[in-house]
Amino acid sequence: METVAERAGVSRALVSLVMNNSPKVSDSKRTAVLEAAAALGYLPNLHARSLAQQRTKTFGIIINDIHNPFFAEVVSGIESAADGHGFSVLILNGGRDPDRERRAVETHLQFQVEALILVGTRLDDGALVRASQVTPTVIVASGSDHPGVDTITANDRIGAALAVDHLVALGHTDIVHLDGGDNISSRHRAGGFELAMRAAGLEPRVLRAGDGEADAEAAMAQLVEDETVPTAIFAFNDLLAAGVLDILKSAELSVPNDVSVVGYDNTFIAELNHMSLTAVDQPRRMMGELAVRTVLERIEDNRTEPTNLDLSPTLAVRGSTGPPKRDRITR
Amino acid sequence: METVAERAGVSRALVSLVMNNSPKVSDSKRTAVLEAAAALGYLPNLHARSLAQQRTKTFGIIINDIHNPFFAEVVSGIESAADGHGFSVLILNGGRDPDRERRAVETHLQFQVEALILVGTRLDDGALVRASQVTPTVIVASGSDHPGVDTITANDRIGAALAVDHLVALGHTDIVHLDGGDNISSRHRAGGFELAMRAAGLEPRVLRAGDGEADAEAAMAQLVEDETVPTAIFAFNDLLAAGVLDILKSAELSVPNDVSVVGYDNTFIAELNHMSLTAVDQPRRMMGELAVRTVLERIEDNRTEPTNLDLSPTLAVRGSTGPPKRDRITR
DNA sequence: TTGTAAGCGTTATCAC
DNA sequence: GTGATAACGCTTACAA
Repeated sequence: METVAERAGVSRALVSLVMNNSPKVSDSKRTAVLEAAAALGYLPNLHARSLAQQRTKTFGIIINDIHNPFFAEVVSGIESAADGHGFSVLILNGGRDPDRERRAVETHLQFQVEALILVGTRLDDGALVRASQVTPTVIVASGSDHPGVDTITANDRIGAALAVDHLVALGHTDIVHLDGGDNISSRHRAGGFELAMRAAGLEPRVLRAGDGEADAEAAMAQLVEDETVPTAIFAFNDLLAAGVLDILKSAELSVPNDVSVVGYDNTFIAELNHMSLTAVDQPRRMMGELAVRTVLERIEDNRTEPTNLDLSPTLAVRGSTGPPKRDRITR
Repeated sequence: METVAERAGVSRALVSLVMNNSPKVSDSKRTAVLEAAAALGYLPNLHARSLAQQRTKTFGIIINDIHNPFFAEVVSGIESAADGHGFSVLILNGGRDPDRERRAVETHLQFQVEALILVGTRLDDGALVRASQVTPTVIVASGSDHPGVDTITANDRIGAALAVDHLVALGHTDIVHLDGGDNISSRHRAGGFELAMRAAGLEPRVLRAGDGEADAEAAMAQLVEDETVPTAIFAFNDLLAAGVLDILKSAELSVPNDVSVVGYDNTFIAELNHMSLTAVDQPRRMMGELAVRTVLERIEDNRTEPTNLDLSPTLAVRGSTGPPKRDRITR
């Protein structure tokens, strides 16, 4: 900075004013400084700036699993919204490990981020509440509801109902739900499934599965063996649905004629023509954008009461669902 | 810090020594400070530390596209290696946009990162060379070779040869390559394909495609219509291969009996049972780890000559390839 | 419109 | 082992 000032024939303070494009600098000096800076390849030191300014204009985001494309899209939403408000975004990967996430929170706080955005966090309530007391914190797309902490979610119960209603409208009466094992989203989706089924006057069948392709296959194999394959299957997520499709194929059951299949998340997998999976879709980008808005309200409008936004998912209808063309398979 | 010092009954300097766990602090004072810090929820300000210490112990990584699972795995490798050496990792998303990447480089430099790791960068040579003059810079998994800049790649030509050799060993003689359009990786893979084919005494057929599923489908539709479907297809990437599988299915050609299919990248898609795609695999994690080692050599052992590591891919054999069971389809 | 000087939260040097 | 004190690179009243 010193060097730039000398080269431009001004004081260090003036350089600072120019770098923060203050209006009270004469055009001539401004260009002189800018030229000198460019010539010297000068870049302001953000640490020094943060220290002096006592703010960072930065959000810290922690993404539960960088491998999960679902989260990636939420991040895109966050980035574009943050950008629009002049905030930068620092991403730390939680690696699906609560401990690593805890360290990531600490790192972010040490970086003096102005808010924490936790995408699909696995942190326990205690850690969450603690974080939210230190800095504005919002949880996006994590299944759990935390009392005093801001959250942005898409309603799993509504999502499940969308799937059921779609299948019922097509004429299905025998529908099985493959659940996602032991997590909050799974419980919500299974609960929504049961509710929607009963509301339609139908008996819900829920099968324990898990969150991987293999889990679906085990559950499905059982159905096939018992000859209790329903006319429609609603899976906890797209990956499970992929496993279902696979087993149906080996069992020589056609989709959607013999069995209709609905997934959840509407990921990339669902879109593959090979799959053409009807799936529940969560407004991922929007969720990211709302997360930014939520923390911004705390930072700039100093809101203090917690916000809990619960969006509605939608249904992306594709080739894996259709009217039932056969009776239920039973012994 | 002041407050912590008071509470522990010591000077500020002592607190600093404890926070950096210096050996020359008495155990009693150390625990006193630690307790005070915990009680007050004190976290050191990284900006102040960086400023005083004149180093950040941080790598800046720019990921070309956060949605691409291929890159995510490289990042995992980087993270674990960096962790092992006491470095933190800051991730910025390039968003497949050279301009955004350029800004990301600037942001990282302003953060005084000690090295830049560019994963699958789209930056032009000029920008790369400039960056590498300011700070140690390494490019991972980008197709291009940049003279003076450190690179970690997996050899596309060898990958293509692996695919060809596998198919030839199975008995295929009529093999078509669907290329990835206009990018360096694509050119290398196509070149490697042609070389390997000629080495096997076979005539290479290369079809222009692109990098999306739809591109594969257009190219394949043509083959089907002309009745010039080969006994094996080697696609530029897994996504193209997925498109190929799809078209083959509609054309009622069985895989691998009528046609064998090989993909590239060995992503998640290839692993789906529904796909069971034989695919060329790049050592993604390893590439990330080597990237860290490469910059570390510059930082700590002040290496100055450029490094260009070119790893060998491997082949993951799955159900989509087998011996040809029919003759070539021709008019 | 420009320059001076104090201060941001740490670390590091150097006496004690 | 411990405690002053001067950096680190920048911003920002305030004065000129």
